Amino acid sequence: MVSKLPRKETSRKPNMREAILAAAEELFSVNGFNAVSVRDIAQAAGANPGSVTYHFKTKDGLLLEIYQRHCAPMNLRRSELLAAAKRIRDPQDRLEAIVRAYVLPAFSSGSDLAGGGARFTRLRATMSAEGNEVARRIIAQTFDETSHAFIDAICECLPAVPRTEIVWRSHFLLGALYYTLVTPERVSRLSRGDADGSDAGEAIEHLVQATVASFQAPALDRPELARPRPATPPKARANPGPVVPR
Amino acid sequence: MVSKLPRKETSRKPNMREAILAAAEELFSVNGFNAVSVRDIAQAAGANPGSVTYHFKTKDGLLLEIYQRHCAPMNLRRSELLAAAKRIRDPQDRLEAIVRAYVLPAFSSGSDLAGGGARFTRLRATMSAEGNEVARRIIAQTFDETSHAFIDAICECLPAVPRTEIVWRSHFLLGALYYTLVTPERVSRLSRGDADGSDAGEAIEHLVQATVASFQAPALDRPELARPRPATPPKARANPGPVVPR
DNA sequence: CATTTGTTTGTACTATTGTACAAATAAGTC
DNA sequence: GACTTATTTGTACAATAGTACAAACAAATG
Repeated sequence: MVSKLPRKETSRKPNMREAILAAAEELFSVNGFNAVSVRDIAQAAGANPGSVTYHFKTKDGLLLEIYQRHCAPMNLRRSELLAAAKRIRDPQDRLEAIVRAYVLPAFSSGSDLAGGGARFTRLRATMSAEGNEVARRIIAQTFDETSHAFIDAICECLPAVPRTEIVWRSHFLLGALYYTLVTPERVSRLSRGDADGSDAGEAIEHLVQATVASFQAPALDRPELARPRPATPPKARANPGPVVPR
Repeated sequence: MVSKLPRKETSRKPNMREAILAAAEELFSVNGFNAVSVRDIAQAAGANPGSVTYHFKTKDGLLLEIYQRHCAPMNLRRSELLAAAKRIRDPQDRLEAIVRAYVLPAFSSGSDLAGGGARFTRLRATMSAEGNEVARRIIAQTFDETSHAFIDAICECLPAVPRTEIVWRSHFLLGALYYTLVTPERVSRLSRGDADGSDAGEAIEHLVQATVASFQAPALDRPELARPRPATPPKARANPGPVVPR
């Protein structure tokens, strides 16, 4: 990654810039952007506050750099996996492979290696919830393209399901993914110890299985699929309960 | 809306306390806890900064009050809907009604009325992502009980699916729910306008349908269901791709 | 060696933060 | 009316925020 090869791999200069990035990534992903001060980051990285300013100019610049560091490699990884998945003949198997290709890089825990990684995904989740402006811009730019590619690939597996439906369901997938990375301990708690929310392997398998099933469900049989919707509220089959709010 | 009927419907004293709560709820849910200052809240509520301190003592106290204002009514509403759903005979229909009972109060948009409401749910999502300590304490206390009730009810509909599996899938449901409230515009964007992520009715229907399908999926057919897992990686049926990370 | 370049340190500045508190005002009670 | 209580205002304070910048230091090149 670093352009010019370092003269000797001395331990005395462990690349402060990298340490700051790693510390910031960790702190941001756990506490959010605003709760973490530049001084917190510097301390966690064993650096001087001024050093952060030197390398990244501003706090926003630091966040930006974290994104730019991860986005390209992660999307590349996803594309590779997606391409491999698309080569599978059987639509059923292909669908599962596609979902796996989407989920896997998001969970991979390469410390700071190019595969994306759970920490970065968690950071994205947190920034998304905080409504971070820097993050919002980058996400729409960088991820929508990949998202569309996955949606298209899934659509091909499920010709009966309209694209809009796939969009919704893959949106749910991303939400589930994010939330699992943000609050893994909740799974452990609610399962009374039978599951470990922090176990990436476990989470991936359950998530893939559940998501594939949701994708394969028949589309909403409401005649008003698209935007203009009639006044009749969607009638739940056997639920006499209250009507949709608003 | 205002609880105690005001002496005369003068516009001069519109219950400042309530206005502050509403403003804080809105601001927190959109920007997170840390990005919003007490002064921001006061200004949005048309109040004086000191007034916030007077009513809620601290900023944490304000957040606490928001939770306490909503938790009880919302869980009550959920319990009612759950009880009604459980009376449905057919397991298939019952499952859908249960899921709907879980989802509906979270989306209801009663301005600040007792039904819970999308704004409060969004706030919970944001606090959860930020790792807010005040929120974390209340959530584990207040919501786990309801969550267990729902999980149990779902288990009864699906005797073939182990409880752990249900826990995972309902966790995914909550994540999807949260994310849809946090980033509704993403759905609109990715669907190229065919769907409206901010339309609660639309979101609920898609979410319920997808979730019910995911619940009905057969459990992972891995012999190592519980915690101790052997070394053999879970073999995806047709995916020759990379093994589970870490 | 001297010089240049890149990095780290220390400190300082201004803005904003949460909170405290006294004074002012409104509301309610007798 | 006078008196008490509740609320709102205005201002102040200490702490912390992000950032700027000069000095110190390190490394490499000539």
